[in-house]
Amino acid sequence: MKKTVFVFSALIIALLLLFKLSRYAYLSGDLSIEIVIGVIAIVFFVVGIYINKKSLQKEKNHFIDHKKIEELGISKREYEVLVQISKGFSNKEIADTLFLSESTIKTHVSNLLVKLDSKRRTQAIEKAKNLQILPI
Amino acid sequence: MKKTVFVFSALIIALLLLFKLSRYAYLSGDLSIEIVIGVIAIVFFVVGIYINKKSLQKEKNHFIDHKKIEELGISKREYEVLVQISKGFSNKEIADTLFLSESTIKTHVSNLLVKLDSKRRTQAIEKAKNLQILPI
DNA sequence: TCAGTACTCATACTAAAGTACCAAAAACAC
DNA sequence: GTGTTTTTGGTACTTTAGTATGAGTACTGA
Repeated sequence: MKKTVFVFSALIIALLLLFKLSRYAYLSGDLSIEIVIGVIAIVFFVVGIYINKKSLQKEKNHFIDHKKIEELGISKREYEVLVQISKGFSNKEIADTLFLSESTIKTHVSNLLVKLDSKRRTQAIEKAKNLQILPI
Repeated sequence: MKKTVFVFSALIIALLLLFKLSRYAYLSGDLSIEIVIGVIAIVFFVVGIYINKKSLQKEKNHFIDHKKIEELGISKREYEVLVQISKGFSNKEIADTLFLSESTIKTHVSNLLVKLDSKRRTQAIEKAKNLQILPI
């Protein structure tokens, strides 16, 4: 969050500087009006694309709602299991990668199904993605 | 595709007009350099955001790769079943909504698993989303 | 019309997934 | 340090999921 504020502040300052600079450059007769307008247009065009890309990244994709996870009472281990499930692994495979027994995974999955109000792991995946607690 | 070309052509023409207009407005003394530059900056900023949003929509989201579906030899019915699976329904539930027997669904699912090179339905969902044959 | 493909369904089976209940370490908060 | 939650694991069971095989029907292109 601090980083975002910093980047935006720097951006605004840079744009204001550009603004002033272009005005000076034009008034002092170094540049024609076409070039000044062209440069301004290109710069703001690129800035628009950049800002939009950043905001979309946070909104749509990789943003995970940690509050929601807490609200639902999903523990760390349970969440780890949920992630593995969403990648299409079986209970046995998850047990092996997390160095646990299959029984443990079954317990975690069962708890997850209750907490996500689902009857099947596929349904749990769907719900989790809709609730933005899993990357879409 | 035709629509895209049209929109872009109109956009470019509008921007060129704006460009010329701003130059004329300034030279004729109606507007100050600050206002001209400001308007140009805002317009190009908005255009940048708009174009970026459009391109990202097509790239990342709701675009379904029908070619890929055909390549994999997935039939219409099979694809319908795949969609239902990805929504978290059981074979029985899918059978009921499509007015088929559970046996038929099992056959379709089995074929899907072969065609998507998967061992489980959850894995099939993952692969299908990566291949962009299911909405992400 | 005939071959090929897609679609449907059944049986019989194996393999996962999921439930219910219990219980003991381990981590954590107060 | 005591109570609470988390994590781990087990047994025994039911329910889904998935495989293998066969077979009839419907549609489609040559």
